[in-house]
Amino acid sequence: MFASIAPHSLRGADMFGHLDDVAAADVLGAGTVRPLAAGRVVFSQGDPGSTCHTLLEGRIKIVQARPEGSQSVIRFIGPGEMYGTVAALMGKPFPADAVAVVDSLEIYWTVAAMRQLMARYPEIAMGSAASAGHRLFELQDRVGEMAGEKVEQRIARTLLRLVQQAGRKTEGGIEIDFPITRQELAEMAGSTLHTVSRTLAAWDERGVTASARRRIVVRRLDVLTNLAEAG
Amino acid sequence: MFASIAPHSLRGADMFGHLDDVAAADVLGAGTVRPLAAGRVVFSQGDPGSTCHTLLEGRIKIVQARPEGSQSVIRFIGPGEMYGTVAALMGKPFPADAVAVVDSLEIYWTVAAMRQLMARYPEIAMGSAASAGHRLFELQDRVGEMAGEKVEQRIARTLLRLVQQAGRKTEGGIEIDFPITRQELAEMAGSTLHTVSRTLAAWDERGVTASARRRIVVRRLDVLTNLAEAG
DNA sequence: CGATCCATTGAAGAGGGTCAACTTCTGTGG
DNA sequence: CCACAGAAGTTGACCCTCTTCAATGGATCG
Repeated sequence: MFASIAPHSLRGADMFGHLDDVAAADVLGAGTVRPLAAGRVVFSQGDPGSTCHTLLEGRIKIVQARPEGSQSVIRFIGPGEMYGTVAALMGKPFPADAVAVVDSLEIYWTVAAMRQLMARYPEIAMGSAASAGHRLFELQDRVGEMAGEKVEQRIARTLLRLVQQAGRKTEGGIEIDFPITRQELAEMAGSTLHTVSRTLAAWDERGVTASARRRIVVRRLDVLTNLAEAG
Repeated sequence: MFASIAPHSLRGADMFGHLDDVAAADVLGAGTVRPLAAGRVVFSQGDPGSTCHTLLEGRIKIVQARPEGSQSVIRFIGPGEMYGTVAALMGKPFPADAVAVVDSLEIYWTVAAMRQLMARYPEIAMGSAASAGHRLFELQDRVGEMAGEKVEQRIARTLLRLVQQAGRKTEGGIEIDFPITRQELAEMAGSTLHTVSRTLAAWDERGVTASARRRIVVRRLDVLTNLAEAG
């Protein structure tokens, strides 16, 4: 069952998309596929980075905890995306926790195995370098945004980013295709769940969004984009 | 004169440190060395990323402008560091401006030339990947910090980061070895020059720092570290 | 059908941004 | 060498946006 699901999902991944059948089977065989129940911690901040992961199905969040107790959600991982890989390849401890937000399926490799795969199939190395590059750009933007913008603007941007990464068209608008709490949105935008709650309530009022428990639909992407750009 | 300075500086760079003399000369010959007067814009946000740069001497700041006019300093570049390279290799426009903060000396290559060099000397590719990885981690930390911490804490962290990147031991403490304004510090920490001015004044009072016009000396690294960690 | 998780809403207070006026320093040109 | 312009920094007062604190109300699940 996994054997039939996994190769398919692997093909969806940027780094594995160009591999032929034989290569894909090779890559798959070198790793371990495993299901992750919602809430399951895949790895923890500070753990030695000794494994490289790719999500096949579901959704994972990468969360950084601060000493005082507050935490921030660095990013959400969707199917086909790698995580933990940069730390592992650099021989560094994982800089954040990885937690499954819904029941998920992942494949992981030891660093050693991943190195061999990268040597054998350079497109994997290329692909993961490119994805790291994209993340670098995205983070750079976020730093700039968090520095200068007001809360509503930051929440709008965060939501837009989620739409792009996990938006699913429905009647009525674009829905974030996994359950997300006000708290998590706040931890991404650098605010509090209270302010996020109030902000979403106001947007719902104006018809920009339609939010419910752990669920957000963007109804007016144009208005939201506006909110993100002009505070 | 440049010919004598540049190879030496190149050796200081992480990516070029392991090259032998012949290779270093090759790398050097493939690029162009040029001086940059203070204030000179090396490349601008939005320019097609068609060149890879390495700083040989001086200091460069990478600045991202927001549409409304505010801007944030993403990072400062010191001798031996590459910049513009990730964008160039990915064929993307530069995501920020690069501006010389003091008279500087750089070497740059066309992307094509850099690709050839990387193919010929894989350690250059390795080194630049490693440096991108470090930046990824640093930015991740910064996002987490900016999300949860108070202004004084963020300013302390920013200063600590500068100490690490550009600290020079002097009698009396560790000095940031290039001129930096309150404004720039504010643009890094995500605050205003007013608040930074007040904060530094308070720290000077307490003997934690000794600041003057465009000049900051950290006298009590331990206290500053404390301020950064416990708000 | 409790227990827990998630969300809402109100009220209060402060941190720090904004506005404004003034000072000091640097360097340039007459 | 002095004067002046511009850049950098200081400081006070105000006020607004968010966080913080607190209490309550619905969902969801075992």
